[in-house]
Amino acid sequence: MVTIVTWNINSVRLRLPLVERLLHEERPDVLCLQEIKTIDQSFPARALAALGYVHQVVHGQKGYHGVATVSRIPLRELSRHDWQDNGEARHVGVELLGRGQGVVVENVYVPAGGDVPDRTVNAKFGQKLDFVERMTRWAGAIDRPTLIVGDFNIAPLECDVWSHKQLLKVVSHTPVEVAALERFRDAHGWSDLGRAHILAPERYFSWWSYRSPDWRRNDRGRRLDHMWASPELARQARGHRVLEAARDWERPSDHVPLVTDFEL
DNA sequence: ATGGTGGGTAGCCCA
Repeated sequence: MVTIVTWNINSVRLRLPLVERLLHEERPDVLCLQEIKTIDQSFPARALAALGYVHQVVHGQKGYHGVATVSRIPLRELSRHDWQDNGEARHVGVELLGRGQGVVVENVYVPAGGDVPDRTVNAKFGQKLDFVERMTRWAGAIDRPTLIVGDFNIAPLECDVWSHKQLLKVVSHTPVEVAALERFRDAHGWSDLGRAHILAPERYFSWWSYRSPDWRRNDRGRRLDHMWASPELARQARGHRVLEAARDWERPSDHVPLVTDFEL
């Protein structure tokens, strides 16, 4: 079995103790982090290596964004795509070399897209749509067993948000974003592992805003984080969990980790 | 209709 986790950590340096706790408790083979918010040189490489995660690929950036994939399984970096062509660190792709040999793990941080869901008045929204479209074009040409994980900043289904009606015009749940994600899915028959295991219409959230008080009671969540597998790899997925409890850890990220086990 | 909180980092940007 190979266990893979994705987690938007919202500063890996500030929340290193939470990452260590996750690695102790879950012992995943591979951990994909987004929003590490640090340059490569300040990534806590030693601390994670001390827990056995000696294989590390870091694509950092000063202050913003940044992704990293750390692993107990040997891996090699394959690619760093810049789908906005603006230098932001939002993707890194690796190939597993030990167990699960040949499987590709793509770690993605889709732009949030700003506040107004209209590209004529909000350039960030257009950049988000363009990012997903270019990623879709790339994802349609993939010819190896591949897992694409990360913070997609899109909650496609009604049961992926706390109120479909109230969020229809809120960036992350607008019909134009949902349509873009559907085109991504259809480009290669990508399988939504989260929804393959937690079936609609069951509630499934991975993010609760810091601005909404009492996240557990009010539960104003959204499913922004995803794990998508190519068809052959999807058939090898055996279990999937959302670690909601991590939203209550001390000084939490606003996102929680997603875990999938694969029989590889 | 609005503002609410949090992180990085130096007067704001971004989520």
